[in-house]
Amino acid sequence: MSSIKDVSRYAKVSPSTVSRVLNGTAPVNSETKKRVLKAVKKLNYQPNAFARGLVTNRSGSIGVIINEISSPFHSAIVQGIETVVEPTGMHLIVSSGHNKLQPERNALNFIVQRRPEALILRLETLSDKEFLDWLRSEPAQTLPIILLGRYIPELSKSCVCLDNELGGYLATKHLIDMGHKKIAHISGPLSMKDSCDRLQGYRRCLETSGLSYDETLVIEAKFTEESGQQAMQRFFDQGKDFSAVFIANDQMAMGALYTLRQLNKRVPEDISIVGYDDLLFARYLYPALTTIRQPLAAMGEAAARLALRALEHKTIDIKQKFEPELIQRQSVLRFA
Amino acid sequence: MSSIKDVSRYAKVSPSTVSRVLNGTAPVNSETKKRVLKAVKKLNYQPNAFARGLVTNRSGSIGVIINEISSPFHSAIVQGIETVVEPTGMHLIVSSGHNKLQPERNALNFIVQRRPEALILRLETLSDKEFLDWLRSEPAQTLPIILLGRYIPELSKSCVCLDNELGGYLATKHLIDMGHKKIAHISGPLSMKDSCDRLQGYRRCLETSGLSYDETLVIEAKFTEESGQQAMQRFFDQGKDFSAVFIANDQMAMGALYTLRQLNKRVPEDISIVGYDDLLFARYLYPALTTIRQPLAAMGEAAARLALRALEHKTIDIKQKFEPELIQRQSVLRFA
DNA sequence: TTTCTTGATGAAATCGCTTTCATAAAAGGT
DNA sequence: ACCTTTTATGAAAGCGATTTCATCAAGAAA
Repeated sequence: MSSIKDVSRYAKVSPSTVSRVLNGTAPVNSETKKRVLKAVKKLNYQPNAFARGLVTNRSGSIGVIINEISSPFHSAIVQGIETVVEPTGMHLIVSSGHNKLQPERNALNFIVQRRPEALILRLETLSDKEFLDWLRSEPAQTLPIILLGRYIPELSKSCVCLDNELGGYLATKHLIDMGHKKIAHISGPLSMKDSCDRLQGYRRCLETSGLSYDETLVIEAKFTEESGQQAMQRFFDQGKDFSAVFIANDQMAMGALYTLRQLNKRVPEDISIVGYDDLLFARYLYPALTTIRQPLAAMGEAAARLALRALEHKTIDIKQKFEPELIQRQSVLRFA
Repeated sequence: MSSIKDVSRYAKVSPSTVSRVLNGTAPVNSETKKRVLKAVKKLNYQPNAFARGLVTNRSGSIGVIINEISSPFHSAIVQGIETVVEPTGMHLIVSSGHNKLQPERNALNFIVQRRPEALILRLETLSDKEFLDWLRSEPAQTLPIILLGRYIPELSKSCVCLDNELGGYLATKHLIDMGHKKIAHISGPLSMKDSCDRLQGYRRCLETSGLSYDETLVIEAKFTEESGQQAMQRFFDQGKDFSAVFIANDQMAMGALYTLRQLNKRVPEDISIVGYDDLLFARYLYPALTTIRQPLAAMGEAAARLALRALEHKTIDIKQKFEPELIQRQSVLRFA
């Protein structure tokens, strides 16, 4: 693969001049410039980003850590990030944490070695303490770091998040307002903060509404379609009695809907359902899913803007706190 | 951020020794080794991937170009690629072509500058000719390149694809076998080869079955949920008469299902539907979508394996031709 | 004792760029 | 005509790693 030296030889100039032409960092005689450009085209020269990054100390990349690119939840976030980062000519280097501690640590080291200019992290398993320790260490000190979906007081200026406890509360409140008294819950993995918060919101709402919290009406699942399917099945296997379920994400809700159909339970006539996230498919399900909306793309955009802002040392005000919002569709019916 | 020099100073050895410890490329006295490792930990040293890549000429990355990470179709592919690449310690650098010519070209240059060790490309808009020209030029000559979803005879050894014409045929055949005579089609953008092939398969099936091809029963849409919604609406606005529709991807089928529900048309009693792709959500729709399955993750895996194989100059035989398969669910009914 | 391995280490070159510094020619000012 | 800018360019240093080559001590072989 040709280097700047090849180009300079071909154009009969020095490498410095080639660099100047390509970067426009200094005036170059227009004849010379033409020769250089011709050589570049002729040799199909593509500058080596490594060499350039090494000397300029700018990698042109932003590191992103999420659990799994392939989940609709995370790809919505990444898409938001991408829409603001791409126009700047920078690129994303995304690594998957797989919701496991060691992979998450690895992803972090891995990304740091690529010398991103900023970091957008959606950490699930790393504890606040370990993360703060890491923050105090060398690499993190100089790097703008944005936290997605986690709030750490020490970093309040760089957290983008949404009140999941409130979201859980709103979901449950809606069901109670619609007359439901026996409300089950399918939660995500309780190792994840989001799950706990939503469960907590559910619980608080029950209790402040004078309904008792019944832990046998709560099943911990895994945020996947299949686990939602199984959880719902389990409720019926156990002969539980309930008229509504708050399900901690739309993917599980989709699975649960499927099980209910198998079981010949009508939604919302027999069972009302509220999901969480408002992923794209939610409105297309049957019945269209009533859910708590998280503006994932917007949150991704906010995180990216925050990161870019930090790079430019500017201080534009960017929304960091997002509110969960109830989206009413067809999966909830007033309980008679 | 600390460099190998800082570590070497701290451990009172030369940079060479630090490098040797970290890479295990030469025997190092165990006392010395301990000192170095302590320094590494103390300084939180992370080697600069740029510098390393520059000298070793190995970037540890594989370039991927797809249209849009956030689409469930593409993220299924990426996920397949990731599952085989990640365990090797390499990483993906994915860039979006956005299904537009210039962005696709840019993505290509952009990625080449990052010096990936192999390329996995799902090109939509770049013509065969332009692509082959590019292949003949410098950067491509030395780089293993895998083509996903496109077959170019000159590159037959590195194409992973699926016969979309056959897929279109199978979908239509199923509807005809079920007694349907008036079969509409919602296609993807006809600028995309996949769309053309599926349309072509649809057409061939009609004609070989003694049904005439009626172009007013074909609407070109955009492979998005919303465009599927609109296309279906248009059929009814135009008062078209048909008992079944073959829809060129599941996302549009999902949109179309929605429109049909709005219109109080029952699926499959009034209208039968066959989709394409068999994305995860297809089985969860109501009615569960009969569709043509593309094993996207497996194709991604195959592409990745092919790329890695090329890197190691090994010759394991890897499946490159995938077959479309009809998955029967609930969205098709025998036409009385 | 002398020579030959072997093991452990450091010095220095190198990868492909950018950037500073130096220099020479051309242009401008008096 | 002389000095000062300005413009255009090249030489060389340096980014942070790896790797080759050289060195040196210590133990083995003769």
